Amino acid sequence: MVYIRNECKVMPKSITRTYSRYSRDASSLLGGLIRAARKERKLTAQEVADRAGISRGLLQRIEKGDLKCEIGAVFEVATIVGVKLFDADETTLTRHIRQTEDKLGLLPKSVRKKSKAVRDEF
Amino acid sequence: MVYIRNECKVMPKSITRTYSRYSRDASSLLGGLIRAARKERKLTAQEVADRAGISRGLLQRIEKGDLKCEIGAVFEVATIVGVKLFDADETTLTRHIRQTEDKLGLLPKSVRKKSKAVRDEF
DNA sequence: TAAAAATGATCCTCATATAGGTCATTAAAG
DNA sequence: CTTTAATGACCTATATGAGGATCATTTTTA
Repeated sequence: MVYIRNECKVMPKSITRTYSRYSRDASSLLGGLIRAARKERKLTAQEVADRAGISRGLLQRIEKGDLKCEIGAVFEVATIVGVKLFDADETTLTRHIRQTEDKLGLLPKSVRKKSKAVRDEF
Repeated sequence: MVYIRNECKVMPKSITRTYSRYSRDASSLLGGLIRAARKERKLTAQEVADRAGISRGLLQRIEKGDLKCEIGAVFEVATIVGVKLFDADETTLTRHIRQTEDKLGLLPKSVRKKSKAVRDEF
């Protein structure tokens, strides 16, 4: 990369990322789920946003399925409105995990078992 | 960092976001799943990163469950290595959707339909 | 109905996540 | 073993996501 002085310094590259259909559908689906759950519980966008520690604008984007949101924010919101991706009692994704876990036997320790070590921060 | 020049006007606020245990576990779990799937398919980190159009560094963070990654990147990677969150044939999350959908009747059109729900308990 | 609240959309600024590089360490070939 | 590839960890510059206005609609409720 060259950076001449004078002469147009930085032509913005504008990295336009592309997403697969699958990702777009998944995100759109999740957003819809969240929105539906929020409505069901009669929570205003502002309320949820506050509780999640995010702005109302971001919540809007999340509910719209915008793929450019940090996953942490999405997970937080999902949790707050009650949309569970993983669940203690074998819901949704957890099933997938069991399968893969048994098959490969390598999962991040942070979610491995529970056994000793209370480790209940938070 | 010092910020001289008259009382420094813009002391960076450094918004440190906090995440619930649930979100952290979910993310860590998903990351582990992705990593396991990648290994299983014998794909190098660089390969997957290239295919997803992201950097190797970002892939590392994703596999580590870093909550500050855009959800689009995570979904792309998940798709590439074969970890399906939602699936055409009623897997995982889709079940949740059916339930909520029937109950509320408001879902994004892009994912609506698919004929009658099979709902065959995975 | 009128008033108040919630929402959707847009703009601007700042904080920061990402790309891309380096380097040390580990694993895989040869 | 030696060589090569893959990984993990770190750093910096910059492209961009997020916060925080504002305003027009739409929805609620009084």
